Amino acid sequence: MQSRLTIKDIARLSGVGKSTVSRVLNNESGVSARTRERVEAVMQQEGFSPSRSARAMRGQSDKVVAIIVTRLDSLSENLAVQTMLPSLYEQGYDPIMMESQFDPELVEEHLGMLKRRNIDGVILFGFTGINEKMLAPWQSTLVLMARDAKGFASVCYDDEGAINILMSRLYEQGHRHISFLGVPHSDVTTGLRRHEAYLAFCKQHQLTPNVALPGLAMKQGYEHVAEVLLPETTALLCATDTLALGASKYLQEHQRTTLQLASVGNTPLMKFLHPEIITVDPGYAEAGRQAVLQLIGQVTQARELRQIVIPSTLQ
Amino acid sequence: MQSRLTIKDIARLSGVGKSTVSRVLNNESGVSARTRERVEAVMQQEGFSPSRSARAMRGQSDKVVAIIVTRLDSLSENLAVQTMLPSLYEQGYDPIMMESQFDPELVEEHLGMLKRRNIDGVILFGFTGINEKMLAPWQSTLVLMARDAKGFASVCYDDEGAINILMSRLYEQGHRHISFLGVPHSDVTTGLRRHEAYLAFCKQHQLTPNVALPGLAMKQGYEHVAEVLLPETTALLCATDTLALGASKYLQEHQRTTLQLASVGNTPLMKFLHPEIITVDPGYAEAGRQAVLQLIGQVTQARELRQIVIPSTLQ
DNA sequence: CTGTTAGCGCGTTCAA
DNA sequence: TTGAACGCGCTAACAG
Repeated sequence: MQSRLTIKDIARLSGVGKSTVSRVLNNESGVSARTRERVEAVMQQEGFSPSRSARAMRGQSDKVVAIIVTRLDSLSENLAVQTMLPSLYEQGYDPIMMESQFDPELVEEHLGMLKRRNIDGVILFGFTGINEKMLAPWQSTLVLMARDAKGFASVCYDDEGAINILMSRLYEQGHRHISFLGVPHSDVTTGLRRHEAYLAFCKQHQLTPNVALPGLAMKQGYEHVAEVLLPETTALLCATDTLALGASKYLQEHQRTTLQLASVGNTPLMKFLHPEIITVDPGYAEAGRQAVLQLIGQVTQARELRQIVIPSTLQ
Repeated sequence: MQSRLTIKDIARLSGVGKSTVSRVLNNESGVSARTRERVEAVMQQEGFSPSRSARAMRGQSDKVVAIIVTRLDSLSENLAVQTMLPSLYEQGYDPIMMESQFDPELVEEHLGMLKRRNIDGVILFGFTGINEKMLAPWQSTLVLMARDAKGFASVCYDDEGAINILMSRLYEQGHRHISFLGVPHSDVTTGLRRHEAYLAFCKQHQLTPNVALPGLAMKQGYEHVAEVLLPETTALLCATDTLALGASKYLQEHQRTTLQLASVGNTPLMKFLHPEIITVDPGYAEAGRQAVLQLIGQVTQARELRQIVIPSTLQ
């Protein structure tokens, strides 16, 4: 295990001074083309890569960001994270992952660790209960996912658009009794906004709304879908994939398979288990990309804190 | 954004020298109780935490490990990772996550990055196609999950035990025509070992084996389960949860719901969607814990490269 | 037991 | 355009 080479070695090998090597490394101006080439050749040949810790100590950033998901097995968040990782690697950032488990205290704990470690930025998947006060120290280095908050950069899904697309589709198909299975209003985006969009559509098209808002869990979909199944109901709109999965199980068990289901969230599991369900893709992949772009922009060029909304697309 | 304090500041504030502070920090002996207390008090009060980058540069490790999963949405791997993360945090390690997508080249790429970053260790979820040669440089700092290889530390599931438990249970229930849905032998653990365990049980109990080995994907379970459904078949054993999910879908669609299913892998999704399926828990949670223990032991105390097998438990 | 000194690998002056 | 010197925060070797 020979210790790795340093810029000093590269300097010696290419017959220049350390600082010249440093300049080449950072693409700084003020180095003749010939010198630069020579140094770069040596670096290439020796497979040199500068010590991260040394650079970090020198006041630069250590190029580490944290991604705090609610749960590692969240289908939707996974899709977003899946595009975040490659984007981050490309830019030379190391992503460290944490799980909040929908627990604000855990988030606080994690943020504590992160502050002590002098991390560059955080991508946080929002959920009901996160306290904006505790996020305050991260205002300029945080991107909030699936939720927006004043003074914070965020990447949200187009809740209203997604619901409208689905409702329009169902309406076009002739459905006039469309029930809604959603999430309580304490969840502003998935809960309140999607519910309101549903209500608005109903009003506009003179449909009678029929709603239950049990929660986010599959089990809750399963247990509460019956409440919105009237005899005349011909279609059911679910606020999330997970909820739809739960509802589907109930419907299968109770032979209500003629009901047309629709849901927000276009996860592979859903596509496999229930291809007959109409879905919109809230743009998870694009959301992941945008979040990274935004975060890197913020921490490297003090870019403004944008609140990005990803458009939904019918599948 | 005031710059954080350093041991120098702490030294000044508590009226001692830098190295004394350093000693206190590292719990080194040779510091009087009084001095230690005083220094610790100041640290506490000032909320001091040492710079990771500086320590890392000073030759220690930077306390970063990588977890390379095959896919972020792997149900089973998630369960293991879920216990790894807290264990790692407890020990002060930062876990950075990567996805191999079952692609050996991606693993190689990732390992390249990790080597350049001077990472402490790697936990790699194995799969068919990983080349042991490319793992060679990591021999002492790698823990392989779900697969074993000569000269490497590993944490494996008890494939044979899991199958035996399930087969015994089915046999006890009176089933005498048990089919098997599994994975090709190119996958040594999930494929070969589980298949062989099934065959051995059949031989021992004079059952006629009936096998298909389509692969790991849900879709493959769905498409190939018909091949092992003979008229006399009363039970079906699946090598994995995912496969069982695919098979279930087919069985439901074809009204073969009297068939008793059993599978290795006790994931929440499975438990919810199909509680009627008999499962064994291969010990994913425990595997995660053991992997971290093993890895930390290896990198901090040069512990031997153990090949750990986690026992399965009937659910 | 404790303080002083000397680097670790790198970026950043400041002369040359 | 370049190199020498200095310091980042910390640990280690050496004095006291």
